[in-house]
Amino acid sequence: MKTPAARFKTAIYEQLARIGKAVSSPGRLELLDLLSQGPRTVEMLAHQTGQSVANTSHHLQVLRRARLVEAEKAGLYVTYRLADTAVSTFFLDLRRLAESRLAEVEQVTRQYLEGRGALESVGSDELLRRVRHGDVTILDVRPQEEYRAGHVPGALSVPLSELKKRLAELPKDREVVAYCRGPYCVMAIEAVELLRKRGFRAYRMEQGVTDWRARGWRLETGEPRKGFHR
Amino acid sequence: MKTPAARFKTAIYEQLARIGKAVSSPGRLELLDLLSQGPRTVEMLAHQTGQSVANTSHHLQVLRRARLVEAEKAGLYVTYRLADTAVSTFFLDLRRLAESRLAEVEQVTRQYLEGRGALESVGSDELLRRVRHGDVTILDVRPQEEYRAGHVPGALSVPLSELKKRLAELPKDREVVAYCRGPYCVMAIEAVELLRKRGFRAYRMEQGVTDWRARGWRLETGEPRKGFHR
DNA sequence: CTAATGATTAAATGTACATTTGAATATTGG
DNA sequence: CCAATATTCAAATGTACATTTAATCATTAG
Repeated sequence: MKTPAARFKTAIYEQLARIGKAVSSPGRLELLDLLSQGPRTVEMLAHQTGQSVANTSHHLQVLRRARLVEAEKAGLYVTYRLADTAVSTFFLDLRRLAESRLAEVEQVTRQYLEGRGALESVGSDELLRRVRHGDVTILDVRPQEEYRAGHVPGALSVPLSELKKRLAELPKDREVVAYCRGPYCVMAIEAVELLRKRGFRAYRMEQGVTDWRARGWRLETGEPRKGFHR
Repeated sequence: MKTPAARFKTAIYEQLARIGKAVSSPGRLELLDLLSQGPRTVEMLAHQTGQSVANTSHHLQVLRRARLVEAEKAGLYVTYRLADTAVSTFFLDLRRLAESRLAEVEQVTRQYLEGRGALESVGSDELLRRVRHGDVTILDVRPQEEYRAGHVPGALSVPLSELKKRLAELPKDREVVAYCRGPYCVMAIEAVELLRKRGFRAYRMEQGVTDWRARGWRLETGEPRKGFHR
């Protein structure tokens, strides 16, 4: 490469590749996915992804160099967050492209669901309609902090770990819809499994709050309410 | 990683990373950008990117394994094309994210433009309005085959290489707007430079046909018209 | 069949990357 | 100041990747 035009061209594609490189590692994509739910410390991210702290820290800095995340130190902890909602949108774009182009995504998902005997049944659009109209009990089974950072309006916060103890809180006569972080988050799957065993008519909503927001729908923030839904 | 849930999780992020890896190399991004303009043979791609044929072929197969492009053999030539318009859209998403997050993109561009004394002047929205209303002479300075595959309605096909010879075809009393493959394609910049030297009131439109299409605007296809614009 | 051409493959090279380990740094509480 | 804790850094490891060269395969024209 010699001419200024050629040098310009390479420089631009190198910049674009910075974004590409940032999302070229499974580990980093998982970090981005988690950070889409809200800010996290290094320790939390390491724990939730099952990676070592050092490795997590390293990946986070790759993401930071690509300006996809930002870090802020408060006391002993460094909290990472997405640099912009555009990053979350881009992650969704990437996920959607993978879903549409790579048959393996659907295949892997189906295999996992079949392995648990928990095949989906209700169509997504109809389910979303009922969730939006409040016709069902909505369960947010993510950790409470994520619920606080943003949840589907009307949803109850019942982290998966507490679900068993708190089954009594749920009305038996209404349908229950559980959701968590998105289509590939297994917490809602496990919740539905448990609920069905206990006789509930339970369904999983694939969409997480980022999908919800991407559709332009309103989210609620703040503390969990006590007691029953509505 | 042990539990089926954990294996599922890794499998999914590995799939997403296939897309990420595909767009993590400057060379491959350039190939995708070119393929957004239309199908190409390996030889053409190698020539236009300045990469060796073997290397180009290799990159194309990486893209093919990620299902972003498809290949078809016709006689001696293998023609590659984007597998889906969603790929082109995703490339634009990536480009936009890089533009919004990486200050270097604007910086590198400004540097290049300043180095040529060809700083932009007209606001993009106003320019687009005039182009859409046909108030100006529109010049598509890409190779003719790309014009044929799709161009801005009303545009004349005047490849950069022929511009000098064909200056006489252009009315001197109208403003001229030149465009090529997108904001980082230098052909329109060079065209405007030449036109201004010859006394034309010439401007560059940053958008290429993919940007145009992404806005939902109509494109024309087919053979170049003879003679003057409208 | 042979020569020519386009594309892919294989082997080889150097570089970049992910990950682990252990040390180093920074902050807070005693 | 010291100890405890969270994070980062540095070094070291193996693996994956980009690129080149040369050989190979496939197709067409003569």
